[in-house]
Amino acid sequence: MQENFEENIGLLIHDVARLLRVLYDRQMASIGLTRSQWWLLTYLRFRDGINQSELGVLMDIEKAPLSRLIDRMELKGWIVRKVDGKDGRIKNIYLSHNVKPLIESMRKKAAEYRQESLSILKTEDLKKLTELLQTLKQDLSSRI
Amino acid sequence: MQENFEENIGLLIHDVARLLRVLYDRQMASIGLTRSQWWLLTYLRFRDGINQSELGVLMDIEKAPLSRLIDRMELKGWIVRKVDGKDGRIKNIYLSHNVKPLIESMRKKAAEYRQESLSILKTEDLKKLTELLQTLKQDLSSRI
DNA sequence: ACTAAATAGTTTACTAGGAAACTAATTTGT
DNA sequence: ACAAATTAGTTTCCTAGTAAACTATTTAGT
Repeated sequence: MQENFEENIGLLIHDVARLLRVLYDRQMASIGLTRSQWWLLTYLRFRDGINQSELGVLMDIEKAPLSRLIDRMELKGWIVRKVDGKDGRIKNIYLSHNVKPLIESMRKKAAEYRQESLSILKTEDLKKLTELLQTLKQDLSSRI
Repeated sequence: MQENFEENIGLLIHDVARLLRVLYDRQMASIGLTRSQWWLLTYLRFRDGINQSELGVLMDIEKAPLSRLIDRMELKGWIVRKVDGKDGRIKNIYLSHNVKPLIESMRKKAAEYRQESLSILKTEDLKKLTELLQTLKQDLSSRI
């Protein structure tokens, strides 16, 4: 397993991302949410009434899976689609009032998650890591 | 979008991992492979004849999706399942001889990918990043 | 004003991951 | 030796991501 396996940073990032994701999923599962659901609710909390296209850009997922995600969440009664008054093609997405308590427990869980997942790193290391990842992200974004 | 959005390292890692993945997928797609296929072939290159359970641990995926991945790759004639001589429950996975040229182009593409994706970081930064991620990975692994 | 092009969203087909129920083979305990 | 427990792999059901074809609506060009 020489050559790339241990030192390849792509694999390493992939692994760390996966581990963080698993911890994350576990927190969210404890309040009955999947990651995508959590993710969408988090955005809606800041951008209630956003339309699907904009949401897709923000969440960086294609309109197809987003449409299905919204289907499922609308079925659960957490959000509603409303056709835009001005442009009949556009559907705006709103939080239902009954989802508010869920969002509160979600915020608490997210805080727990951050605490749990990153406690090993010293503040300065965390800062450095953030810095390096931001550099990498910017460069990669420009290539995509 | 305050609070977590810009500075949350979990999201940042998630983003970087995604961007690397997209670049990666693009390289692999150019020779007709998906990421999982590439991934599995890479492991088989080092561990020809490994059984499915061990492969699942190595690749860190569940046996169910692995079983289906192997189905698809067996259909393409790239790999073969052979029931173990000693234990009839076990199936060992072997590379087919006709997949060898594919593996060669795969290696070339992987090298291109590493070059392309990480060129922005200085050697010392790359080293530091690797170090930090390894720390994080170890700690996270112990919690999972 | 009316046709053509663009846009928003949905549906479908494919790859893929996780969980649980299942089958077949092997080990363990008595 | 034989029933019970364990293990390896498969199948099925769900969530989810990408790509492409499709519908409905709006905008742009003439």
